[in-house]
Amino acid sequence: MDLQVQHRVNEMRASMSKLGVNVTPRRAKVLETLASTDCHPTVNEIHSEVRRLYPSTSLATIYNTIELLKEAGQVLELEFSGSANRYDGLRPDSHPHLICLSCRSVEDMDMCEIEDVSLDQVSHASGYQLVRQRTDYYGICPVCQETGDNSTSSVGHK
Amino acid sequence: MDLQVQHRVNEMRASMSKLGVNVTPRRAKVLETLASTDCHPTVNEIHSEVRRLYPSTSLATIYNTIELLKEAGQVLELEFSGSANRYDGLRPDSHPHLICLSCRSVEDMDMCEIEDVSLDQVSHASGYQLVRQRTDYYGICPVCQETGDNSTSSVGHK
DNA sequence: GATGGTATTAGAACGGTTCTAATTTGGTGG
DNA sequence: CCACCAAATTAGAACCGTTCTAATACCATC
Repeated sequence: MDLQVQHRVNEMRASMSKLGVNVTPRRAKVLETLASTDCHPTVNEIHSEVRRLYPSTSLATIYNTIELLKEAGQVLELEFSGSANRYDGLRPDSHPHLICLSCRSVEDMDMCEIEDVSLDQVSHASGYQLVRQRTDYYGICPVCQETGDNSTSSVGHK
Repeated sequence: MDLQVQHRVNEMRASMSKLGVNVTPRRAKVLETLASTDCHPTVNEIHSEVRRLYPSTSLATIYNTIELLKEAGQVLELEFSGSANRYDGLRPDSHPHLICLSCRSVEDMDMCEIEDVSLDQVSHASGYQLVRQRTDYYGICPVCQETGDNSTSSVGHK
């Protein structure tokens, strides 16, 4: 396993242990899967991956593990009403994403030249006690632009 | 009906007519409901409202009308995976929202002192052809702070 | 009054998520 | 080494919002 992945898995393990939950082999495999990709996998994708090692694993175990990870603040949940939620275990903090309306890919948006509005600013201006934010940009990714595959039949999205 | 509401309804009507769909009484009532509130109603809430006037109205009609409004670009759909989607018919353009984790209210965030990152900027920096963005701030609203009702049992949200 | 196209209805189907009850696993004390 | 208990896991049912489908109602036009 890649060193960086290893390191991130250890962070997640530690955080879960601190909560008093023990990290069973199946759960460990969930962590590893999340730490091994920046593709923001769905529960089904994680399930498939875990099944390669433990074929009897049920979906409930994945949901359960993710719930624990959320409680530990170690995974970012990206909810979608029209399709399965996606999970970011590499960067559990709020950060913006780019979403392709054609191929449905979800990518981190890391552009140093773009400064995000800070939670504190908005908290102060609105009176809300804010804990999290979510920003998504919807459009056609460079790959789909090339292939002319901007079949945005559903510009309305979903 | 309030003049502003009337005006907004007329805009929506015009936009639908331009698409070639006719605005039946039930559909008109959906438009009016959307134009009459800034509370971002759910399909069920719109359904209840329309039923007060046309008791036999089915859910499908609401979904159908909203689909047409989306095609006409006259409503903003706020998707939630854990609960029903909400709709903003007053301001169909992308704009940020404040979401209370306690009472689940959804409010427009209009703070002139806060400047949103522009789609063009991000398009240019990312290579995506962007058409829309979504920004939500999650926290506890002022009312729930007062009542101490910050029952964020689900800090993980959902 | 008949015809045809659109609108509408009720309910089935669907898909992702959550719940439930039964079973398995693994560690601890006897 | 075994009995016991708590936690983990499983399979499948239940749930809920949304979408689909087939039948019916409506309405303009002829």
